[in-house]
Amino acid sequence: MARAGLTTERVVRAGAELADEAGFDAVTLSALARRFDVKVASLYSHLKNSQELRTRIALLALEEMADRAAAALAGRSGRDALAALGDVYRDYAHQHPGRYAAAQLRLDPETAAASAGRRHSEMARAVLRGYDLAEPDRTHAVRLLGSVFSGYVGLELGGGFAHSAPDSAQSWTRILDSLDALLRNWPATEERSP
Amino acid sequence: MARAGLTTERVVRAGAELADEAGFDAVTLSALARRFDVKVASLYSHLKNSQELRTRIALLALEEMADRAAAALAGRSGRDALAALGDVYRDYAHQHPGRYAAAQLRLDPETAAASAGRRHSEMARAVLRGYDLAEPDRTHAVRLLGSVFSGYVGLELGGGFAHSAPDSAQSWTRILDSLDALLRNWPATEERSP
DNA sequence: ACATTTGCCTAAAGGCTATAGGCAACCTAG
DNA sequence: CTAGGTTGCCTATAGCCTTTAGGCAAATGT
Repeated sequence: MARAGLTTERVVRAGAELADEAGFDAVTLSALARRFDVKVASLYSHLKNSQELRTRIALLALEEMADRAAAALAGRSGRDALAALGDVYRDYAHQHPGRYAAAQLRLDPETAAASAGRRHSEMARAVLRGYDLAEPDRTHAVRLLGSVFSGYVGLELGGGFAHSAPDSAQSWTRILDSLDALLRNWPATEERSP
Repeated sequence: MARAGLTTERVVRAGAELADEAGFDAVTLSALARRFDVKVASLYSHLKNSQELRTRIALLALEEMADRAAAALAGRSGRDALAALGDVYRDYAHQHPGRYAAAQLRLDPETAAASAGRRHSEMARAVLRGYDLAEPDRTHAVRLLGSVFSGYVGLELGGGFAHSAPDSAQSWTRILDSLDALLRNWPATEERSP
């Protein structure tokens, strides 16, 4: 009987494709076995269980996004860098919704530590080098950027802005503008409304 | 044989409790049937299918959050109102993580239209009455608030800020400060870095 | 060529969803 | 208070997904 030539790598990659085509929830070992025309049990030679498949897709997505982000940030600073980083996440989510959904999985601490997660926060910090922020505000700002990017993309993908004016792309641009303005003019502690 | 006294209402409420205790993914008709000491098939008299259960938990969460938000906004404006609204979402997510997760479900358009979703955007708009924003910037700002709130809470719940300084609560406060400052000083279109 | 490893198989069990059909508990009328 | 109808929960069944155990054959290397 001819062998299918499965490897963990190939299975994970097919899982990522399936996620983008049919949604992350449709990523099952059964569906993947059908795709490779193989019996389900065979996949267990390459993956511990279905959880490992999901986790590996998440790690793949995090790596891919980090690679894109690193490329996008090269040679940019200030608002350009900010927009480039935001666009990386937003574009990736539109192009690979299933992978992006995978990347939102909660990873256990050691897996997270070994993931590209660190690279992502390093890149947000790199963007902030173009602004004048000292610790701990720099960290607060990193968290703000992460929140806005993941929040906006999540709502947009969830259809939150779908059927109302103005266009989501316009809000995105304006929000990047406003974040740029905020970072250039970061409030000192205790500055509040009168 | 004594009857269990099931109703759609009670089943959904139990589902919400189960979600908070065991995670939204653990909300299955099987688990709920065990909780009521009833056979699974019996639940189908009260729910069309398991999707309806999940959707109803999401709608319940959206209502509860909207009710809390309405109460929190009464008599507040400016930064107070902004922080009150943000705290509603953040506190609710900490107190009811399963329900909050349910509220992130993508609802089909008609269900979404009948949900408390509209109330939420109305309340964000109400907060913005304390700031000087005209359309379309008001809508952009509503979307920004939604993004920051849902993004921050999502990352925090996902453990993103768990094991690093500074404390997540401090970042939250500073981020509310910075949003307040941004809204008070919303950039005119085309204002960008030199 | 033979022995070993490896890849994919069959078989089987357990869990969740879903549908169909039945009986008994409850409600309502007369 | 009992006859009838309705409703609530039941059993039975089937399909799909995950996971483990154990077996045969294809690939590998000596």
